[in-house]
Amino acid sequence: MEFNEHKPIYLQIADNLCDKILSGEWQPEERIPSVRELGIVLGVNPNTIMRTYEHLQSADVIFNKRGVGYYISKDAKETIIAAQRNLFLQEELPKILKRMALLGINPSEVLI
Amino acid sequence: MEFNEHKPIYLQIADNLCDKILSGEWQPEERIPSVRELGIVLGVNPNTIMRTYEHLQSADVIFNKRGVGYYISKDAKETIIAAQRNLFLQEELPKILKRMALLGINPSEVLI
Amino acid sequence: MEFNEHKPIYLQIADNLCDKILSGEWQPEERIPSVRELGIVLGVNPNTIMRTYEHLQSADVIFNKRGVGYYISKDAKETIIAAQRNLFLQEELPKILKRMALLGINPSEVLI
Amino acid sequence: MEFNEHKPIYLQIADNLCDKILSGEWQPEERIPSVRELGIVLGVNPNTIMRTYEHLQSADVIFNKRGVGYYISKDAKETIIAAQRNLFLQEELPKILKRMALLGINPSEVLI
DNA sequence: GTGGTCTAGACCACC
DNA sequence: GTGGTCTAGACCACA
Repeated sequence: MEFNEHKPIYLQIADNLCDKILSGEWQPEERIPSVRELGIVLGVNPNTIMRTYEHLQSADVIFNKRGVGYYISKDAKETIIAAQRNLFLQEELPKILKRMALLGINPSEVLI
Repeated sequence: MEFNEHKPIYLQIADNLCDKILSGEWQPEERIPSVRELGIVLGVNPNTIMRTYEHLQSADVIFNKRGVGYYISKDAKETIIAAQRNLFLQEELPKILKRMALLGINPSEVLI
Repeated sequence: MEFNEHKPIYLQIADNLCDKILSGEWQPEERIPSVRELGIVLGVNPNTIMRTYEHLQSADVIFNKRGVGYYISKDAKETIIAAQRNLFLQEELPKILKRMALLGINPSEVLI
Repeated sequence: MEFNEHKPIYLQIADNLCDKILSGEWQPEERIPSVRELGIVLGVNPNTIMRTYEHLQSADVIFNKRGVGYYISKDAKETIIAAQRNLFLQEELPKILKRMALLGINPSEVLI
């Protein structure tokens, strides 16, 4: 996995895991990889994965069974969508449309 | 000038100057304030302005007359717009579209 | 390390590091010293090293793993040589030849 | 005239004037332009030309008639060539050849 | 006056 | 620990 952007790696990973959940690749109640495992897979320090998991846990997307591992919450999909949909429609979309106007990009020809 | 938290000041200033150029407040071939002047105006260290100017120079938005000062490039506007368009179309738009798909937002319902 | 007077220290250091890479003392994919380490070794401020590293990174000679350090690019050697060859053939050689002509020095008498 | 390089402008101008002398465009004993004139022609501050003239005068390439202007010395050509020829052959050429070797450039195929 | 380089020291987010 | 940003203040060559 490549981490080029300015966004913190642990948040980029969080986004990535949310995508996996939304797309159905990872199912609710399913166990997710341990911090060590995922760290190796992504070529990243386990501490970084730990931060990702803490972040997702505090957002109720995953939960922890002590001594066992992390699991995807039953309502993970709904939680993620609810949180992001409003944020996107109300906060980000207006900025995006305004920006496209400034750059002379026609939304209809680009939103296929 | 007020500065957002998570973006470097010197880049925020660069964006600001680009806006001045795009809006026509600053014209091509025109001299821009010295690093010291602008530093005082914005309440910022001259070194920080220097970084802004280096950044804009390497992007061909401004150029330097030695011992005299910095000037706005003849094609500054075009350069800025081209750079921003590319950034948007190639980097940001794909992510936006992917995200909308995951959130179940139909592009057509977003067009005003 | 001793520094020549009229060339910026951060560029002299960059040249020096390139030499280390070309000579094989430093290998591709290898981690290079942190800005603080190298600063101490060379008796130079870490900020100055930082400038060197920024310069080399923008030339694709080194790259950064966030929070970890700087590494030598896989193709660093080729990149360095290509850059220097271009610089020499396009910038310096014409001037040299012109100067020899003016000084009445015959190219053939210079070949050993 | 363009002044892109790192070399001080006043020295670049000096080189340029020496070239004019060596090529015969400017003849010994001839009067050269006033600092104001040449400054305008080159788009440069008269102070900068003044530095050039002082530099050339201290090298005996030009001399000053007070209240009249600057003139090219009778032996200007010889002076320039003597100074530069040795400098070039003994100081610079060895470095150049060494550098070409490092870059894998064959002198004979390039010194036409 | 201008930019450019450098130092010393601070604070921050991230790994 | 790492890089990255920022400040304050200095010195320099150049115009």
